Amino acid sequence: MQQYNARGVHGQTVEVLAQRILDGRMPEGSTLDLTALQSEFDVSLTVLREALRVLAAKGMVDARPKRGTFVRPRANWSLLDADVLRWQFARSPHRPGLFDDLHELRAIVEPGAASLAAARATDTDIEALDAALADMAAAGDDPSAAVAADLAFHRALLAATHNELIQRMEVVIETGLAERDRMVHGTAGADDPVPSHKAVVDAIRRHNPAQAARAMGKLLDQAIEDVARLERTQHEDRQD
Amino acid sequence: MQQYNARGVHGQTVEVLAQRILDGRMPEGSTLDLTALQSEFDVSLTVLREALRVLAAKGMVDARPKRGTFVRPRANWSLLDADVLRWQFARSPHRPGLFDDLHELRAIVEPGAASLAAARATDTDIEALDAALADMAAAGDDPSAAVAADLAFHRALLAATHNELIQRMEVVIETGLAERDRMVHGTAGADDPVPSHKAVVDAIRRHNPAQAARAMGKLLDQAIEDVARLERTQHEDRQD
DNA sequence: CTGTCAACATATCTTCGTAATTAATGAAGA
DNA sequence: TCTTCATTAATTACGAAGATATGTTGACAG
Repeated sequence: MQQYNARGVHGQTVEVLAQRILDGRMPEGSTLDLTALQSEFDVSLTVLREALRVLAAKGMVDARPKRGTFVRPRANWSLLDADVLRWQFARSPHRPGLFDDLHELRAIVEPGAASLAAARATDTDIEALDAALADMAAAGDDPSAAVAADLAFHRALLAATHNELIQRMEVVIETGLAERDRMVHGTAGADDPVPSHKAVVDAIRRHNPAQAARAMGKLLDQAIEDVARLERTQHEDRQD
Repeated sequence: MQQYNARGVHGQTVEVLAQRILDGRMPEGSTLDLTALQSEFDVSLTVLREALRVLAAKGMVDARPKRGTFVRPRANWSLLDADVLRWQFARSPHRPGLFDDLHELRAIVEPGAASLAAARATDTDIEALDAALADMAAAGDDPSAAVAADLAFHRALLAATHNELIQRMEVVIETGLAERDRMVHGTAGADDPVPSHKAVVDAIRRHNPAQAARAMGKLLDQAIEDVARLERTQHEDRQD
């Protein structure tokens, strides 16, 4: 999933800086003291520069002679970027509501994608969906296999739209799935996911866009309900 | 709109390299000859490195010792990134269907966003929408003012969802609007945009999500119809 | 004879310290 | 008050040295 596989000490530097900006420890508009950061991370200026260049590419910082390197307004950050999403969830206390935002976007995009897929899916596309469905059924109680199959399903669905931009919304879906997986981690009691997913595939197979969108909407409603129920349970646990 | 405001010779280097990759002149998996590029652009290795670091941050290239720097599979490119979208449209013969893909994504996201906005919009949000509507009416036949008002409208709509991730879909909408603007450039005969936009605002003011979504859908249908009609006209012109 | 594993050599990226360039600032002049 | 110009703080660029993953060779076991 991650895109920016920086090797060497670089990756850490980028991630630490990114998280400081994302969680507000380095507020918008604040200027970065390169010399201080250099000694803090014990790296050369070049390393720091390249780390900042990555963040600049994601709209998070800007550097100008005489003014210094500063954090850009939040409105310019590429929040839909795979790395930025991952960095936000990597630190434990991420922004409240971030998961909800993520899910709302999914709730808009995925039914629409299902509708398009129903109109355009080829036999190959439907085979991929069926395969993901089979994997999901075969996964049983193996959590990692279940997540992998779930991911494959949603990826196959996006691919069936034959729209390259919609396909790239997978970064949002992947992050959403990964985060949900982290939350439910090992907690049993989730419903069987196969029926709801199968309903989507059936609608696509019949090339019925409206039905596909509805089925996908239900699937997502169920998913968010699972998480909500889980959060209630955890909340009760915390009151021991 | 652009995020990566690289200064110096850097910006050109990044853009040229990006376009070569995006249009397929540097195919997926091909390795880049850094030495050749260095002499071609007449820049130092550091400059080239930082340019490639930007592309790496956008998932387009990767560098590994002993293997070299190579173009990553297209599936990893951040096609929803503002710069990547801009670079694609910057060169005249961009991928056929790119505009269509863009519009399909808008057709999915914006009605959903309008629906959410209808549920959540505050008085301030609605004032912003009204202001954009007023600007649109006042623009009259000034194309740049009309585009600015249109952009402000769609931005205000996304803001009214109070969902930060959905708001960042503005990069897609902005690019779509900018490209449409480039296409219609100076050609009159477009319908009055105010009524269709006003219908959306009215639905939001009444906090009627379904109606807002429908109105937004119609607005987008009309927009794509305008472009289609324009393309037919241009096609006829070309047959002189 | 064939397949597996480990140590080695090297091509390539990565990092360093220093020099050049840029643009915001304030003062001087018109 | 506006324009011009030197000042200077900060980024940007350079060429060489350093670090590292990869591919290769050889030996050993099956």
